[in-house]
Amino acid sequence: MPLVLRIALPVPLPTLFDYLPSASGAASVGSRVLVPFGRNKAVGVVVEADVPAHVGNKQLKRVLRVLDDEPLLDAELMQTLGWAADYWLGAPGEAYANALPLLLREDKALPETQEPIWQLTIAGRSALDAGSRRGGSRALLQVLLAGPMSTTELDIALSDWRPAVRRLAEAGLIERAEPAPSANFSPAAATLALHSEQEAAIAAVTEAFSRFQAFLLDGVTGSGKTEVYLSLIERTLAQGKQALLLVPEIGLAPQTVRRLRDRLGVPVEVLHSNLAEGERARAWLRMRSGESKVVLGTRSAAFTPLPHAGLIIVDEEHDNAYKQQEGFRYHARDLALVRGRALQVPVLLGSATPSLESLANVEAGRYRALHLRSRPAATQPPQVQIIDMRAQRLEHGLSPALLHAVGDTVARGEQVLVFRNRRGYAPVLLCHSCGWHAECPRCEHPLTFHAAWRKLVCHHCDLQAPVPSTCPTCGSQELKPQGQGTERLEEALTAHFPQVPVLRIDRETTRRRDAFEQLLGNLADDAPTILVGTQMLAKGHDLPNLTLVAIVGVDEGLLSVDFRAGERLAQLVVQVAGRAGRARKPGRVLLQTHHPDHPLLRTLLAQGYATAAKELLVERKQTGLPPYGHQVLLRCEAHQRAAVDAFLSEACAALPDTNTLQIAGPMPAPMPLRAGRQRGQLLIEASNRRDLHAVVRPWSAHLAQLPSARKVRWSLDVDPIDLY
DNA sequence: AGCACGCCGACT
DNA sequence: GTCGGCGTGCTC
Repeated sequence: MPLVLRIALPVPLPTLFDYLPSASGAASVGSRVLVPFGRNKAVGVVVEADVPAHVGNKQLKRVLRVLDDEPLLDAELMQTLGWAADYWLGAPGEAYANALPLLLREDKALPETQEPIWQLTIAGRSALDAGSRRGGSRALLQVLLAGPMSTTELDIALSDWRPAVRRLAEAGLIERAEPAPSANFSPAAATLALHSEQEAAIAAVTEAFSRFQAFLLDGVTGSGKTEVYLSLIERTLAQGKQALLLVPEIGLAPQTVRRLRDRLGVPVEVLHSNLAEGERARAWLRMRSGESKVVLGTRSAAFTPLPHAGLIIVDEEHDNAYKQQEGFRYHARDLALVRGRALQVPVLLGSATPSLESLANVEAGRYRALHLRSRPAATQPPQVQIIDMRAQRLEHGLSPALLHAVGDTVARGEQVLVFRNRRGYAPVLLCHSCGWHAECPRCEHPLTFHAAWRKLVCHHCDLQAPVPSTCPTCGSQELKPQGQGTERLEEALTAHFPQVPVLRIDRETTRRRDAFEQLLGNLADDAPTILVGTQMLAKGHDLPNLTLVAIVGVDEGLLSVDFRAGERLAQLVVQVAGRAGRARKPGRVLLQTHHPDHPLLRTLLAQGYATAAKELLVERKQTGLPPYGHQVLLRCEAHQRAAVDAFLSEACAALPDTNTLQIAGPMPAPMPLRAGRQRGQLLIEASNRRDLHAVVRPWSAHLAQLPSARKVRWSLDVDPIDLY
C-alpha cells in the first residue's frame, strides 16, 4: 500500500482525494498543491500526509506541483476547518475553499502583500504647478503633494481615484514608491472617558486574555459597546497580539473602520465580499504573516489566519447574516467560538438583543454575561407606545394617531423613521368583484405591486409581470392594491406632508453602490425629514435628530408558524426603536398593530427585551426547541413532486429507529413551490447534539448513495435558522 | 460543481 | 445529413 497525500479539493463531494506525492518535492499538511482532477487540474489543500491510500493503486494520480513550501493554513485553521466540515456536514473541500480567498485558490504565485504606494514624480510636481490637469487627476496630484500615499490612504482621501492613477502613471506624473520602513503607529484619537460598566466589562475580558472564555456583552443601543471593543483591541495590540472583529454586514463597516483606524493608529484590514479579490488576498496574507494586527470583516472573515491571536469579537451576534445559507452552511459566530477555544483567546459576543442561543449559554454557565445598561449618549431610553389599529380609519394603513405624531415631530424640526418590512407599493393586487388576486405561477405566492415600475414582481423568484387592467377571471376593472409597502407609505406620507421631504430607503432606492451612504449623508444637516424604510434602517447609523420611530405592520411576525418568529420580531422592534433619540433629545416609538394584547408585545414593551427573551426561552424549553433541542433539516427540491417525495421517504426510511430522535416529515416546505420547483423537507430533532450527529453523520453519507438523490437537489442544514 | 458522454429534435 | 438539448455518471 503506497503512502499518499490526502487532499481537499473544491468540489461539493463528501470525500478527500488521495494522490501520490509530487516527484519534485514533499508537501506538508496545510500546503496547497496542484493536482490532475478528472480531465482538469485543481488546486487543493493537503489535509494528511504519508497516509496509506484509501483507493486502489491504479486510481492514484500524482501531485503535479507543490504550491507552498510552508503551509498556507496553520495547524489551528486546519484543525478548525476539519471540525467545521464535520459539524455542519459540509463537503471538506468546500470548507477549505471557503477559508481561502479566491486568488489563493488559483495556480499562481502569492500576491505581494505590500499595497501599492504612489508618489509624485518631478514631472508630476511641475504639472501641478502648471495647473495643466483637471478633474480627478488634479485632485489626485493635489493629494499626493503632501507625500506618498498607499491605496488605503487614497481610499480615505478620494473616491474613485483608480482611473486617475492609471492616467497619471501612464503620463509619467506619478510612480510607485518604495514602502517606508514601518513606522511605530501611535493612537491618534483620544480615549473617551469610560463609565463603570464599561470598565467592568473591559476588566473581565482583559483578565481572560491568553485563555478561552466566551463573554456575552449585552448592551442597549448607545450604551458604548463600540468603545468597549476599541479599548479591548487596544489592549490586545499592546500585548503584540492580533484581534478579529466580525460584523454582520458591510454596511456597518465604513464608519467602524474609520473609528478603528483613528483610534488605534494601526492599519486595519477589512474583509468582505464586495472587496476586490487582490485586496482580499493581500489582507488575508498580511494577517497570516502577522504584519497586520487587526481585521474587521463579515462572515467569511471568521476564517482569517490569526497566528498571534489575542481576541475575537462578534458584534451584533444575534444577526442571522452570520449563518451562510447555501453551500457550506456554517455559522460564523459559532466558528468564532470554536476558534477562540483552539487559539486560547477570549471571544466577546456583543448585542443589544442577544440570541436565545447565547442567553441559554449564559444561563448554563458556559458564557459570562457582561452588561451595559446605562445610555451615556442619551438622556433617557425611548418611550414606546402601542397604537391599536382595530376600528380605526386608516389612511393607506397609517392611523390618525401615528400621522399626528409624525406631524408634531416634523413641526418641531425633528426627523421621523417609518419602518415597514415590505418593499413595493402593495403586497397584493386584489379584484374587488370576484376575489381573484395576482399570483406568481412559479411560486404560488401573491405578486407585489410596484407602482413606479408599473409591474407585478415576485419577491421570491424575481418574476416580473405586467399589471392587468382588468381582472383576468371576471373582467372587472375593480383591481385594488391591498396592503402597504414602503413605496405606498412614501406616497401617502408625501401627500399628507407636502412641505416635508420624504426619503425612502429600501433595496430599490439603494441599489446603486454607496447609495445608502449618500442618502443618509443628505440627512447630516438634521433638517426635518420623514424616512420610510425596511430592515436596512434597523441597524447602525446615528441620526441625532431622529426622535420618532413608527413601526408599521409587524403583525406577520406575531402570527408566523416559524418558532423563531417571536425572537426575530423582538430583536427587530428593539433594534428599530434604538434608532430614536440617540442624542440629547428624548425618543419616542410607536408600534401600530392589530394585536395590542399579544403577550410578546406586552412583555417587550413593559419589561424590555431581556424579560421577553427569558419568556421565549421558557417556551423553547417546554417544547424542546433550540437552544434546548438540536435540529438538522434535510431540504429537497425538484421539478417533479414525485421525485421529492421518493427521495424524502427513502431518506426517512434510512434513519435508524431510535427514541433519541424526533422526526418531523417528510412534509412540504413552508413554501411548497418556489421558482417552479417543488420543495419538501424532513426535520430531525434530538435533545442531545452528540446523539444527533452520531446518527446524521453516517446518514448523510448514505443519502449521497441513494439513486433517488440524483433526481433532486438536496442539502442538509445543521442548526437551521429558518425552516422555509 | 464542472465536464464529458450519449441519445433524440430543428436547421443548412 | 449535422448542431445541440440536458439526463446520467464520474472525479483519487
